[in-house]
Amino acid sequence: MPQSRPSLSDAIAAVRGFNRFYTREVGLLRKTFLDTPWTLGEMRILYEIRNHAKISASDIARELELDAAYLSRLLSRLVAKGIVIRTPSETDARLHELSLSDYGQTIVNAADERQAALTADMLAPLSAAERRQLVDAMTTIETLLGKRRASTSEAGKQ
Amino acid sequence: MPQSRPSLSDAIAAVRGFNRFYTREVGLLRKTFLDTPWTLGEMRILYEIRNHAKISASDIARELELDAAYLSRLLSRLVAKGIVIRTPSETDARLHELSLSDYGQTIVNAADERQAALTADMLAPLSAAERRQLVDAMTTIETLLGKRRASTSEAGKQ
DNA sequence: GCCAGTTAGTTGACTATGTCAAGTAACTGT
DNA sequence: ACAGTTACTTGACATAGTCAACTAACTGGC
Repeated sequence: MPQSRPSLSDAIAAVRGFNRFYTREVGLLRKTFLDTPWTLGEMRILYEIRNHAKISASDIARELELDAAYLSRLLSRLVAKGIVIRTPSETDARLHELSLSDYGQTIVNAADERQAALTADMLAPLSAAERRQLVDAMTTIETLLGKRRASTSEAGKQ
Repeated sequence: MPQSRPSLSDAIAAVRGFNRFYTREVGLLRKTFLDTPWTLGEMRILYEIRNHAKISASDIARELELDAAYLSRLLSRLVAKGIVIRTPSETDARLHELSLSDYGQTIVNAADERQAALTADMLAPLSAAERRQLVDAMTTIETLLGKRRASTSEAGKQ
């Protein structure tokens, strides 16, 4: 039996267990999130456009690590549906500046509220003390794993 | 600075932030995990077969929430590649009992080791105390969110 | 100004993932 | 025995994602 100090392999097993657990949790969120008529891919792009005014397709491709070809088609679809507006850049004729139409903003806002509501449901059975515990635990994980990230490459970013 | 008691909306924001963070983390793991020649879908099925002797396709479909049609094709592919063995059940002619070939077991074991190695890399920059903190935080989250699951309908599944 | 190299985006072709509906064969309860 | 269910397969389709080839436009060096 393991004593008081967890070994590295215990830690590995625990992390992998958590990965499985949380992947399933997020998967559930994702599924329910998708009882909007919009796909995850579309929403990610829409968020990106909302959060960065006048962003270009290549910016999005870099940011979300999407293939340019795939993104090009996704954007065409979003433009065709009247969700995204594509305006030629005045300073560089190769680029298009992307923005959300009013309709697009409505969609993103609704998705936002929906996601917040689902998260609220998830927190509902917890007491205030438990909620605080949960948030603390999440912060701890982000800090510890973020440390790894900082210590390798990737410091700058946004 | 935030006061002593986090509000519900603070908690919601924190959870959503963590979801984004962890989705990205898992995404990275997933990508690197995939520099094996096997897809995530294939591996999930292979793990399921390894962990449950004589499992049937419909068991897997239930467990992984996969569409029966999709699963049927995935399994055919795995059988064609000599990874999975499909033997007719002796007690029910509709079922096939699934198992891993030697080759299949080799693949799963290799993937296992690869995943453990990646997790070890992720833990490497942490001290023993930090590792313990991390594991505690993960346990806390699983417990608190698992509680939600138990308290809602979901006990008997469907 | 010219041209080589790069960047932004598009298009075609293809594979993988996933869903739905319809069908066949085999089992189960009454 | 037979209606209903279960296990699985097949066809048709939509979405997701990758790769290679291409056009148009910009950039730096000369």
